[in-house]
Amino acid sequence: MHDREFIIANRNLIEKICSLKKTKVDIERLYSLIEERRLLINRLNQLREDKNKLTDEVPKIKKQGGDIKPLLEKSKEISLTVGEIEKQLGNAEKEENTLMSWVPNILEKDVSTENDAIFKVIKETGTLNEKNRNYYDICTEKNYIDFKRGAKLAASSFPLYVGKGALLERTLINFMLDLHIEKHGYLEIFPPFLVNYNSLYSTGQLPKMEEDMYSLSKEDNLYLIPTAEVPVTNIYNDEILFEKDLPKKFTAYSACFRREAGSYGKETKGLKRLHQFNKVEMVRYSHPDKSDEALEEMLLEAEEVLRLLGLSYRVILLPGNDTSFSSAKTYDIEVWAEGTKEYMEVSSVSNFLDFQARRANIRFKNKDGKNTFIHTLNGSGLATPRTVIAIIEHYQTEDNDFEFPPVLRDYIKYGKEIFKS
RNA sequence: GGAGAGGUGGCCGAGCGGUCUAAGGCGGCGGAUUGCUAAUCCGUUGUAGUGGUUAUACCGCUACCCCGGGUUCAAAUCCCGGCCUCUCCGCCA
Repeated sequence: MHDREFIIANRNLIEKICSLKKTKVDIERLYSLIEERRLLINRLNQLREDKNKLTDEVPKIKKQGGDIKPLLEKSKEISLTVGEIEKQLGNAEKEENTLMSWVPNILEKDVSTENDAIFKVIKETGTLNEKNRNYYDICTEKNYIDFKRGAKLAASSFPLYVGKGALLERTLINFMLDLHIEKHGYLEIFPPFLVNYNSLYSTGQLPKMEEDMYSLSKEDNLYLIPTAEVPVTNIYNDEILFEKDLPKKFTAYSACFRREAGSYGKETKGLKRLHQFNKVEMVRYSHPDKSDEALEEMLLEAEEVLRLLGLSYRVILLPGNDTSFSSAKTYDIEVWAEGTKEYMEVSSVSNFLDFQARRANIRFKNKDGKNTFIHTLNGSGLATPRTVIAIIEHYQTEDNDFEFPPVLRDYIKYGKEIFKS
């Protein structure tokens, strides 16, 4: 969400960003509504002032024993007009809000605004080894992941992790959380996995991504979270912080639920695209002056997970046309999968500037005592499924099995042999 | 699920038809005092919109006491609906 003043003052920019991100917002209508609203408010303020003056006269005249009847009639008459204009204003504001809620965030200076731009490779590390076996064959043969029975229990793309597969998943989550908590100084959060409309609106998933959300029945009116970003970013929804409270750094594990509407047929086999998956997320509340450097820090923190796991990866900067609705700048981290022989996105690190904070109404008192919107950022650190793919393929063994990466071995509380059966 | 209590400014908390321009406290800010800190004293203190005007300064007006309706000339205050919190009971991992 943008400030109304900002929208008025930057019409070219707003039109540009809407067309770049292919957002269908009736800009013409939006600007005329903004003007209509202003005129209605002026009219309304004048009428209310008149009415208030009359109302103030009533007790005075009563005290003097005067006749208040004319006043009452006049006041009632104004009330009727006020009611009508309030209705008009309500309608105008409602429509204006709807249109505004569909305008995407602006982009940072170094993000390309060309219509046909593609990503820019920022960094490549490690070597792109290739191996014979891919994770899918290993996992299904050893029954580390039972895709068939997962589909029986729920639907396709709901994997059932079994034995060593389940342990790898759990171990990875613990390892990533501990890294962010102990080394990177994040506060651990275990959020609700269901959230209400407002939380999803605030982070920008709604109204745009409605069809990608799993939701409960109307009487519960809750949605399954597509990422821990949603509950965690909203922790201080509608609150005012002090400047000394910033930055705030949260990390959270959550299961993530996505309908992936419109992507049927694409990568439906295996772990690459799931309706339910696990992810450790980092979220920051930043001072507006510091969000740029916070983004770079978070990128390094997410990269560190892959470095410690001993995996090769690259970092790309997304072009504007591929940057999500709420984000002003996004880096993706892609891990190299040696058996599948391709790069796979395992993390997305974004700066939302004050776009989410405005929707969520999260502010802080700055040095001048003025309430100012914070900046929010988040980054996956990391999503497990594709990380698991890369681990299994990189650490595969001659006997069609895989070993745990060295950094995870301390996390294994049970003897290795328990997986042999 | 049943019964009861309650939702007021950054926070706590009083007010329960017109005098609310919301008491008091805490916190914040400014100042005095002061080796430093603490303590004390004095002053100050919300948000949004809209207009004067081009302006984050100043002034006016409007709205805002959980949200939405209603009663009334007039609502933080009365009535109805919703949401949320707390207490007790029931059920339950």
